[in-house]
Amino acid sequence: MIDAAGLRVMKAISEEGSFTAAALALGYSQPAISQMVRRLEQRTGTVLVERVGRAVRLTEAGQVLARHAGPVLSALDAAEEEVAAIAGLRSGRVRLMAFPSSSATLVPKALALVKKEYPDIQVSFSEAEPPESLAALRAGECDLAVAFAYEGTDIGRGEEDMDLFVTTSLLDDEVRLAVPREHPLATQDSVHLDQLKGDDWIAGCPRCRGHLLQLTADAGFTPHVAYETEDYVAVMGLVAEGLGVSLIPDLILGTAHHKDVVALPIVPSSRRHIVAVTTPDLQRVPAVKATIDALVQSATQRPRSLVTV
Amino acid sequence: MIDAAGLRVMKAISEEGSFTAAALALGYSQPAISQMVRRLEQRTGTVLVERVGRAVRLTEAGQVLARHAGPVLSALDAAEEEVAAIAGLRSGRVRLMAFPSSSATLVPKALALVKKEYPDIQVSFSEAEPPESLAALRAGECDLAVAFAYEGTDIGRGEEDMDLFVTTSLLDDEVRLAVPREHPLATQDSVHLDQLKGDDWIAGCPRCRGHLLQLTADAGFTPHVAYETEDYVAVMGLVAEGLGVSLIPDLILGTAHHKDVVALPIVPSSRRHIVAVTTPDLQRVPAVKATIDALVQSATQRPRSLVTV
DNA sequence: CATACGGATAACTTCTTGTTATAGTCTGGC
DNA sequence: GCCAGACTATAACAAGAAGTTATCCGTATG
Repeated sequence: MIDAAGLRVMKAISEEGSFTAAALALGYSQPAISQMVRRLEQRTGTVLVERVGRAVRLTEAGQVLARHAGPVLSALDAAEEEVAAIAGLRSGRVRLMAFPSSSATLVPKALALVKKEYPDIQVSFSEAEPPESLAALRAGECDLAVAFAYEGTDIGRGEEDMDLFVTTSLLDDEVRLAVPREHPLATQDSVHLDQLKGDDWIAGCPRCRGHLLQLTADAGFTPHVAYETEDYVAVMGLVAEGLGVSLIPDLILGTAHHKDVVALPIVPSSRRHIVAVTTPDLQRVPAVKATIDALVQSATQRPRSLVTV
Repeated sequence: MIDAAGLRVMKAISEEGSFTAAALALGYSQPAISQMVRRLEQRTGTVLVERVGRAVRLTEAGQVLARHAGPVLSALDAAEEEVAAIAGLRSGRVRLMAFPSSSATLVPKALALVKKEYPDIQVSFSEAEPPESLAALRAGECDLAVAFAYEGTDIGRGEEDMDLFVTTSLLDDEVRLAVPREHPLATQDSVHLDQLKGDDWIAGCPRCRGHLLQLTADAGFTPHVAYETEDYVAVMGLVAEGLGVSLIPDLILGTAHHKDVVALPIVPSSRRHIVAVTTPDLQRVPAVKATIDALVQSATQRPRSLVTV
């Protein structure tokens, strides 16, 4: 019934002392104010201004409205400013989820970039494997996920409807074979997986394991999985001790490097595609967009792995 | 830019969880909500809701708006309620000014009536002679004046532009002649003023004195004014002691009666017209209107003076 | 007493805000 | 796996709100 515009007008009349001055102050024409007041008086069923001679004076009811105008208008302004801050990247929160091996360099670098560029954007971060992060994204518990897909497979394992999401390519991560320095193949430039059908294997997360089984199946054998761990540092340790070999993504070699482990390119090569995933709506949120941009930048600036091809 | 309606919609979406439910809650159609949100998003330049599957979820910016909605809307409601209270006579203030002799019975009775009928209406009251009360009315320092005019004269002494005001007749007050009980004319049913050209006179307020001079001039003489006082009790005392005679309005005889004073009708009779005066705008203010009504009622219910014709 | 200032009104335009009808899309049950 | 139900988006349209300009009228002021 009563709206903010009405209050603004009453306040202006109260402060300026005349319709004309109020109109000037608000950038309206004088009749606009006159009609506005009349409408308000009709709606409230009360006299709001006293027309005395050529001056106007607020009645008690009019004063009530003018008095309430301040708080209401400043609350509206506050809301507007808060939203504008979010729109203008002066504020905002991004809940990011990324799979573990991305959190070594890719994500921290991106977070640093965001913080440098937009100090007031809060990016919270938690680790999660792609299936979980996508579920969180779908459930509204996260705004942005860093996920990966092995070549030829879908990110969401096919179960998730990926058409709900939008993805931004970050980088292609080559999958290598980690062998101990003393391994017979360690000196080769590259290996075929069928050269390792007799070795013990170390498997990682469920999807990595799935990928391993896929590649070895393509190579014509089933690997003997001797150890399982999702911790790449542990994998490197196991490999270094000669307890097995493992597929290992190029990406983590920068941080989980081990002097007694050699990471060989495999033939045929296999890659995993690392992407930022979000929803079409959230991608238009400035803070989310800025974080994606930072991830892209972080991915392109990232030095290639220490063990280059 | 952002208005209360927008906030209300965002709040409803937040609470109801869907556009349709929000529309139902607010009594709108579903497309109305959909369009409202789109408009808000255009204006703020930000995504406010996340359309995920068949559900919607507020983004951070959307939550900001929904969060601000509560305070703003309740402040608006409070303003509306306050105005409604004034319109509905559950609240309100009337600043009343009345001339001294009216404050004896007419005004107190009216105030009591208002208080009984509308306990929450605050009627403040101060005494003032008509010229001052009308000036106060014009200056916005008072809402309602009880004034009087002698027959054949204007209320505002002619200087004031009475067309700015509206008047409501309260009662006709007959002007009598107060003489001591021992006065030679005290036993007559009525007197001509020229029978008193030799007496000493007591004059009251400036306007009363003007009236006295007018009446005596009409009767063909100039009175010898021996005393002046605006206090009718003093007038009665002076008359009772035989120090002079005085014109005295019927109205005050109810309170300032004196056993040694006789109030005689005069011929030709003279009356003063007692009216409630306010501005056209203020007359439409419920509390003012109620007070005027109470004054009218008080005037009609008032017992005629103790000394009836 | 004339002029300028301020408010009310009329007529008109435009924008906002709502409606209904309808299409598209996701979810969940059979 | 498909179909029904539920929800949102869009189009087309109607009504009303709100603003403009032009003009009139009253009042104060020199």
